[in-house]
Amino acid sequence: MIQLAKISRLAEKAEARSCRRAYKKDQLADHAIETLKTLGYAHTSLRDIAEASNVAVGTLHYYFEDRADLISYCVRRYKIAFIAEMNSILQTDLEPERIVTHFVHGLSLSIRREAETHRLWYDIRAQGMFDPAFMGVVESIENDLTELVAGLLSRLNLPVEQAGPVYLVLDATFRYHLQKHLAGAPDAPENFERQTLALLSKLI
Amino acid sequence: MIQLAKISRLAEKAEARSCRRAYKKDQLADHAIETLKTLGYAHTSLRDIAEASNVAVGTLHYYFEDRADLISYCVRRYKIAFIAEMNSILQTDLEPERIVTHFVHGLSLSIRREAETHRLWYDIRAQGMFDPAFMGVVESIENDLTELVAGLLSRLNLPVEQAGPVYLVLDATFRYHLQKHLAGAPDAPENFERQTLALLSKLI
DNA sequence: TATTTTTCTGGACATACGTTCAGTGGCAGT
DNA sequence: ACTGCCACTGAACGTATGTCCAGAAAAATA
Repeated sequence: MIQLAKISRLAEKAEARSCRRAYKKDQLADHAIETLKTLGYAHTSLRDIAEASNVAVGTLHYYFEDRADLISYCVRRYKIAFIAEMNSILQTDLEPERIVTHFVHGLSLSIRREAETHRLWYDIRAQGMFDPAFMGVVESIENDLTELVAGLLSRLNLPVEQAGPVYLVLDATFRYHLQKHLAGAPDAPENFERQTLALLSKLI
Repeated sequence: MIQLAKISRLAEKAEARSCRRAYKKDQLADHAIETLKTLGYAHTSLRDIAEASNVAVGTLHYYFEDRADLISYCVRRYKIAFIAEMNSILQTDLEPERIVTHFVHGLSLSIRREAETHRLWYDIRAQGMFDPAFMGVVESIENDLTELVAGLLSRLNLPVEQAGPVYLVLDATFRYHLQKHLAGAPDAPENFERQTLALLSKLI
């Protein structure tokens, strides 16, 4: 009995420790994202990230396997947060007609507000075509995004099988107008909304 | 009169020289593309390219401004060749119904045969979101691709204004199945054809 | 308080990078 | 034979890179 209590206390401590570790890891990842989203995959060094995080280079290797592991973790983290944010839009109980414009508007806002972060995704996704270390992350995130779209479709009482192609269409217009926005086009977000809604109305 | 002849002879020589120079430049670019398509933008150094071309590093700077100039030139070169190839498909005088399946089949073949080259495009396109040095190339190539699609639409007696969205749809499915193909999926090219034709039939 | 464990440091290592430039070889014109 | 131009070399420069590691600092445990 006493031993059981001891063991459970030890387990508790171990959990608390790994929790603190996870917290610090996420903190480092957030700083890394800040650096990655401004410099991109190719030009971000571990020293850049360490400087932004106010830690030594060695610390990064204490929390992450290597550069690829760190960057994979960052992309996964920010993208999961984005998907959660989008999913919360689907939770609002609007009539089906409004929900799609609301959803597309949410994407449009995200172009405006998080443009620099989103380009990191497209950077890593391209990287995944070369480096097997990123293939897994890319595939898993893209599956999550397709599931997000499936959630939108089921919210509209539409067949979920169309999620794949609809995701591709949303991704294409999103990427294109994100690019225009980053190039300085002021009307990119509104053009995105118009073009996307026009395309969706033909598809579904 | 004699002076005029001399001048024209000089001009002739100068032209021949700049022609040889352009030829050698393209030769270097072709070797560079070979390297870039296997290593990607981030991990291709000028020394890799020089080695593949059997020239010294300095030679590359003799023909190109800097790394960004060389890579821009490469992407533009290969993409223009690809667009010309696709345009030649549009020249065949098939009935409008066949031409679109023929076109999509051409894209599918290109996934199979030139997968490694195509991923370079997506790599540089992502890079263009960070580095202004690539924004111009990306925009110009993307305009050419939209024009290619406009050619397809006009071949089908369809309004050319739809070229923008149709390009985006083609690009999205092409990129997605190219990615699957590179990840080892054997049925990616045929899936690309099926999904793309299904999407196009709803759009046009 | 003493000891053990975890967290973090920052310098060392080997290698790689883009770019420059003095200099070499060859070829055309005179 | 001499000159001037062009194509090209490859060493050198300064800086940057990912990774490793002996050891310091801090925190947890006893």
